[in-house]
Amino acid sequence: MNDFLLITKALADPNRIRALCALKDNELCVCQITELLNLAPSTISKHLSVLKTARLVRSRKQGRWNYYRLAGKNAPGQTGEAVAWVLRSMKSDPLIAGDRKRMRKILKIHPEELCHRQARN
Amino acid sequence: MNDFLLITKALADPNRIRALCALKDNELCVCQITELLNLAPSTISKHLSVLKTARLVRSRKQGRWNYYRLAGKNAPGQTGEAVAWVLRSMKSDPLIAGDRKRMRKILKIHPEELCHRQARN
DNA sequence: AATATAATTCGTCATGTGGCGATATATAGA
DNA sequence: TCTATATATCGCCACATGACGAATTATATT
Repeated sequence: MNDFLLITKALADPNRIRALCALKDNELCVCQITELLNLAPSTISKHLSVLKTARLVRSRKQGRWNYYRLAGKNAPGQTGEAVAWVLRSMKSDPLIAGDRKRMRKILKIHPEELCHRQARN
Repeated sequence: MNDFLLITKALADPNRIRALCALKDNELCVCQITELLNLAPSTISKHLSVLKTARLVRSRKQGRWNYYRLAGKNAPGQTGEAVAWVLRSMKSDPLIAGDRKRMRKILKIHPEELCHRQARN
C-alpha cells in the first residue's frame, strides 16, 4: 500500500506527469526539463526526486549532469505498469503534444549551452 | 490531462483506496464504508464524492440510502483501467486483506441496524 | 403535517504540498 | 588548489487537502 501510494501521489501533479511524458523518448538532464516546464531548477529537482522515490524514474550521473530516464517495463512492483498507463493515457493530450514539440527544439541545444542560458537569467 | 489528474489525485489517499477495494465485491452504502474505515460519515461522504467526480465509482439512491459501486470496465476514459490497476495492485495487501475480513462481518449486519448503532455514538 | 434519519454540504482547523530563492554539495576545468 | 557550475537540499510562504462537528437536505414513517 505504501509503495503504491508513493506512485499515485507522484502521479497526482501535472508537472510531474509532463516530466514523465517528456522522458518517454529521451533521457534528459535537469536543465532540459527545467527549460521545458519553465520552473525553478530546485522545483524540478524536487519533482524528479519524488518520481525517483516512487521508482518511476532512474537517474545516472555523468560529470556535473544528472540524467533521468523512465523506469523500464521490467521495473519492480507496479512501477512499469504505472508508467505505461500514464503514457497511454496522455497519448493524445494537447498539452503533452505541445511539450513534445517544444522538446524537439530544446534537444537541438546542447545541455551545456542550455545551462549557460539559464544561469544568465 | 484534467480528467487524468482527477483520477490520480483520487487514488492518492489510503482511505479512498481502501474504499475502492471494499467496493470490489459489493455495492455498499455510506454507513457500511463508515463502519469499515472508522471515520466520520461526513469524511466518508467527501471521499466518495472525490471518487465519483473522478468517475471511479457510481452511486444509486434507494430511499434514504445511497449505494456506491465501482465503475464498470466499460466506463468511459481511463477509469475502468484505473480501477482494475488499483485492484490488481492491492491484491495481496495486508491492510486490504484485513478490511475484506472485517467487511464480511459488517455485511452480516443489516444497513439499517448499522446506522442505528452509529447514531448512538 | 410533523418527525426521524441517511447522507451531504459547510465552516474550521491542522497538516501536506508546490513553488521559490538561498545555501550546500559535487565535479570539471583552470 | 581554486573557481565555476549543475543539482540537490533547506527554509519559507501560499494554497490544497483531510478530518471533524454543525447545519442542511431529502426521504420514509408516524
